[in-house]
Amino acid sequence: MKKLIQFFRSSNLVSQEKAVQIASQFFHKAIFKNELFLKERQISNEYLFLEKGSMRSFAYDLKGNEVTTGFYTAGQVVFEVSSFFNRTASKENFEGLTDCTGWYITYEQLNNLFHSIPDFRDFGRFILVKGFSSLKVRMLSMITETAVERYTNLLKTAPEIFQIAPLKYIASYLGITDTSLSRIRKKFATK
Amino acid sequence: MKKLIQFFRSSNLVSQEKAVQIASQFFHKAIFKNELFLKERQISNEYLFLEKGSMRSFAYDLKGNEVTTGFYTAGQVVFEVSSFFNRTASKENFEGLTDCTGWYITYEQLNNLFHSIPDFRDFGRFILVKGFSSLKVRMLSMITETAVERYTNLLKTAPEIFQIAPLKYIASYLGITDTSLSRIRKKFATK
DNA sequence: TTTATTTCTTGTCAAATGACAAGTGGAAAG
DNA sequence: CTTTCCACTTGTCATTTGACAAGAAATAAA
Repeated sequence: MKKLIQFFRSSNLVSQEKAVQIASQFFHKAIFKNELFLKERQISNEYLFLEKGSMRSFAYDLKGNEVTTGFYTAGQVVFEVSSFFNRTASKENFEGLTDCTGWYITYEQLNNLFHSIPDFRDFGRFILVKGFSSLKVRMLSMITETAVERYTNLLKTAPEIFQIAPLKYIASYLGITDTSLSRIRKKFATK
Repeated sequence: MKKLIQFFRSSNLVSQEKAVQIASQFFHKAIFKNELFLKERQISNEYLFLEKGSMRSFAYDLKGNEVTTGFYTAGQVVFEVSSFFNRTASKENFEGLTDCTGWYITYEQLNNLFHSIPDFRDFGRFILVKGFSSLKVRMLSMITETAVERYTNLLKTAPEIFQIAPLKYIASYLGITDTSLSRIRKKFATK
């Protein structure tokens, strides 16, 4: 609960008092390793603050290959934006990469909070915008950087992922095959 | 003005009456071909509904090469999400690809409207979420599809871009060089 | 332990793409 | 009209990456 309150405080948009009030609406939850938190075709209905552990989201391309679309580590919010806010079927799956714990509220509750607490509304927008910008950064990196550069960046910014995720998850996230990633990694080991 | 009102109505989140009220707060504006609507290092302060014409956004990579990050056609909203909402310097430039007209409000006005009209708040979120999901789709396409597939998709979904944008803009948007795009295009002409 | 399964590595070859350079055509500027 | 500039094309060659297959190593299941 402490971490959840801290999370709301971190942006400076929500007072201590309000943060406590908001946090009290959240439910605690465990997600086990390999457990699906959200299945495709379902509606994302839980706005989850990840307290401990790591998760990933993935989708399938036209040939049926799995593609990892995102990694989530402790302190981040986990939900499928479009499905959650538009109440439409999710095209992505979300699962635990490790055993996880977190705090969640439902779509309805979240909207009630947004409605009654203007500061929390700003916080919600802040989170949405943050997710949007990181995706823009990732997109630009996909266009302008080589696979090797994207690999080293991820290694710097999210080294914990490399401890827990199999190589093929990381490879598809970076937009390359696991074979290529294995070779990139080898080059690095010799340097 | 009509198109602006229609735009608010299109989502079904805002009543006709409210749409008219909201639209009355917008200012009309012209952006000429090659004119910068937003320069990098500035704060994006205009939330612009593009009524006529097309625009693009672009940034520079580490080697100083220009990269087109987005195309915008009539009926879309144009602003830099992160800069606008976080009041931080934009890393992107926005310019007219053709002569354009549009309607805008400032950050402050937009927030006032969000504050006073809950339905418009929902509309604002709807727009944000829409932009987010299209970027997710584009990201997935960048990972799973070949350059040829991305080219044909863009040709289908935004053919007007090909009439007005030089090939190098489209190439960097697709994540390839203009040389490669020229060759891809050639292959198509023969088919 | 033994077996099965998954993960990762490595080899070979083909295809896609980039880097660089030269050349064409058209539009704009002088 | 001539010159300059820009957009685009084309050629050559090197590099990256993918596809496919085989095998090693680690992990899970029997």
